[in-house]
Amino acid sequence: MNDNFEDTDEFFSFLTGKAYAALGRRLQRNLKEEGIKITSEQWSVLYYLWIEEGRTQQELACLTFRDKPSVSRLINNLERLKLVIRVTDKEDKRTNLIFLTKQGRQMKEACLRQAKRTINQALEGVSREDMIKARNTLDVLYSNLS
Amino acid sequence: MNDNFEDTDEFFSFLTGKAYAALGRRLQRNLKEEGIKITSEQWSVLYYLWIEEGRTQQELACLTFRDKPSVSRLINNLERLKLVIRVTDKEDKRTNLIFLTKQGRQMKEACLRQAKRTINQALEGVSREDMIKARNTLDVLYSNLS
DNA sequence: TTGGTTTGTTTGTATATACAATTATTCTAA
DNA sequence: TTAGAATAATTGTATATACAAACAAACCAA
Repeated sequence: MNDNFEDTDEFFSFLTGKAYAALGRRLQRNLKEEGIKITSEQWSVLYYLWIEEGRTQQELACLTFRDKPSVSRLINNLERLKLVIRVTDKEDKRTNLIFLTKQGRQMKEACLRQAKRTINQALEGVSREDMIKARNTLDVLYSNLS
Repeated sequence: MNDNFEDTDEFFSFLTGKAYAALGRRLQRNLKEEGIKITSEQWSVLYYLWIEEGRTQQELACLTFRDKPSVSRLINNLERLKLVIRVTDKEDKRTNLIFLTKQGRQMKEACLRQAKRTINQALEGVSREDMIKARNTLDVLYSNLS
């Protein structure tokens, strides 16, 4: 059992999610410096809307690896912040299409600039190769568990 | 800006925390199969208590990379589940020492067995070398942001 | 000794998340 | 055409988290 215990330790200290959490906090802090007060989770939803608007909540759930209730509530908050709006799809009334408001669109440049900055801060001393390798390892892990 | 956009994409899809989240969910599910109903977060606190009891909440916060309020509330929940108890330190009345209950101690073997199983499921097809490499990359990231 | 600072914990408030159950709409097959 | 299955979203409930502020005990320096 002792051996397993060591393995467990090794493994969990690697995958505590602390890097991810720290990154989210830093992004939020960097955005705040520009006067933009959104969470890193809200950022991730907006990110996919900046690439393309009019997505369904389902799509956003897939893209951001959240379940549907989580996205539903994220959209509630983004709507309250007047950054997005829900538009019922005329073809299928079950579906909401999510669009950016003018204000949501205007944030794009500043938000991406701060994301870039956050990434640069995070990756100091990490080679692109190492980053991609780590990414691939985590992807294998994820697909093993899905 | 387009270049940055691509980098952002590359980076965030790597660090969405999805692997971490999936691992937590799987651990919780595996524990449930043994009739143990605790969250993966509660697991992580118990884990350090199985190694050594009588830690302060501060210590537990450090070890599990949470802030103090988070640990305070985790301990509330673990106490409600009758898995741990707070004991005021006689030397320093500000400090709580956290001990396992009999029930909390008894869970150890089953919990570690399920953790091991979860790890094996997660790491299928990942070499030890790759895992350690990814771990190191994430550690650099974390220390860059702390 | 006392007043200010530090330290360990808790409380307030807001957000995010999972899982289960529900609602509303659409699809489909008899 | 219609009943049942499938699909998109929401609601209920519980947990976890961050950040800020509060509180109490301990420490420390004048």
